[in-house]
Amino acid sequence: MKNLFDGAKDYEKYLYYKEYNKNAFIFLEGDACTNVCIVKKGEISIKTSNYDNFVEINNLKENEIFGDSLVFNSDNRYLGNVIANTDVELYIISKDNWLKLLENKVILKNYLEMVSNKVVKIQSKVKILSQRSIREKILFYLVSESKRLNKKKIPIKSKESLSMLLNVPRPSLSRELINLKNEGIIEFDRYSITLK
Amino acid sequence: MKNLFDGAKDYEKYLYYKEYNKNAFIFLEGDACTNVCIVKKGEISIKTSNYDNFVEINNLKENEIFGDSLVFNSDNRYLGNVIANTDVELYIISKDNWLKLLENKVILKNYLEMVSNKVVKIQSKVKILSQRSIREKILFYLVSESKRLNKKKIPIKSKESLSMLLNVPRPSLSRELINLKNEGIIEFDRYSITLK
DNA sequence: TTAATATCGTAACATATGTTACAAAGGGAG
DNA sequence: CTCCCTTTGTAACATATGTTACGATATTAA
Repeated sequence: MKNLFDGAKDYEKYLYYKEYNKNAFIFLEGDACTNVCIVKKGEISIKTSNYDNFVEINNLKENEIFGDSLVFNSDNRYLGNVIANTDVELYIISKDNWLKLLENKVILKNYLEMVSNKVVKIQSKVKILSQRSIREKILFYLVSESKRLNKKKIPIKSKESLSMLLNVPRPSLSRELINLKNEGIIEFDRYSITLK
Repeated sequence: MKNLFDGAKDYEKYLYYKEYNKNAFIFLEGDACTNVCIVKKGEISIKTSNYDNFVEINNLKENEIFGDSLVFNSDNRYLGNVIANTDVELYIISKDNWLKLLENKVILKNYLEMVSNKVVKIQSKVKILSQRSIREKILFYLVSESKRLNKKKIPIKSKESLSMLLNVPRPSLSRELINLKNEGIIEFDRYSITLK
């Protein structure tokens, strides 16, 4: 993953450093966003709550940025809870410092590339969610990942995490995976699904 | 809607102008994106096709930009067909010219604001699509629009267009709207839905 | 005005999906 | 190895949603 500061120097003075424990709520849905953050270590999710269940809007790994698309928005409230999936280290950058950083040509170029990737990533998510049936969601995800990774065997963290990603109940996912296996379209085990 | 060129000058030489008729396919899903485009007049949709039906990934009105998040991506293929909803006029900007334009501080600032809005818009779409039931999708949409427009009466182009936006079949939407009306939660007519 | 077209409401029916609960299996810690 | 906890498979059942088709109503063009 691209790093905002690749090839840049003298940027440390603009960064404030902060740590969070696993499962911590870093920001709450509706909070005003006044800083840009970079995930230095660990992984976070942005999840919105519908009454009882949680839906993952986005998932950020090391070097990824969040808050950048809220901080200058007229409505700058977080669309979901920002939650630490692991122990997390963040760089926090104030609005003013963010503007100063972007005056640096190298950083700006890196940022434009990163924000492009972010948009494509979210739009891919829209495409997954737009698939009508569970079967289509699964197959769409598998084919996309297969293209991206350039192999037939797609690793998964767990069935549970996949069901969250596809936004379907786990037993429903399980049922459909078994149907697909019975029809000879896929193979799967605990840690991977293979397209045939 | 913000215009990329607000407050800027001497930018015309970087623009190439092109027209399309209503219903024209401007770009096809899978096409390599090599230019950045701005909708000068009219409205376009980006729709992906699942076998038989079409799903709208994004919808762009005057002054909105597309292609900007693909043009520098390693995978620069369009995620859907770019279709003219009306007669459309586009500004087309080559990769090189796009970089030159962004060297202009005013344009850069405008662009950062626009791309922020775009990300928030797509993320809101993710939120809508993540709603589990049709009822939740409808209510989520209405409440969001109500907040955004700051009124209870939300205009709609048609039931058909709303059903596409929420990604549900029109008759299913119709049925649920009537349920909500019978329960006294909403009122609606051909051109608007009112939250009560 | 009338005819043609698009939009919408409605109903009957089939089915995919959600829900819940429990047992089986796997993995890690001691 | 054994125990504990997490993940997964499985089944039965309820129900929300998709599908199709048709008539009613509104809109537009002639």
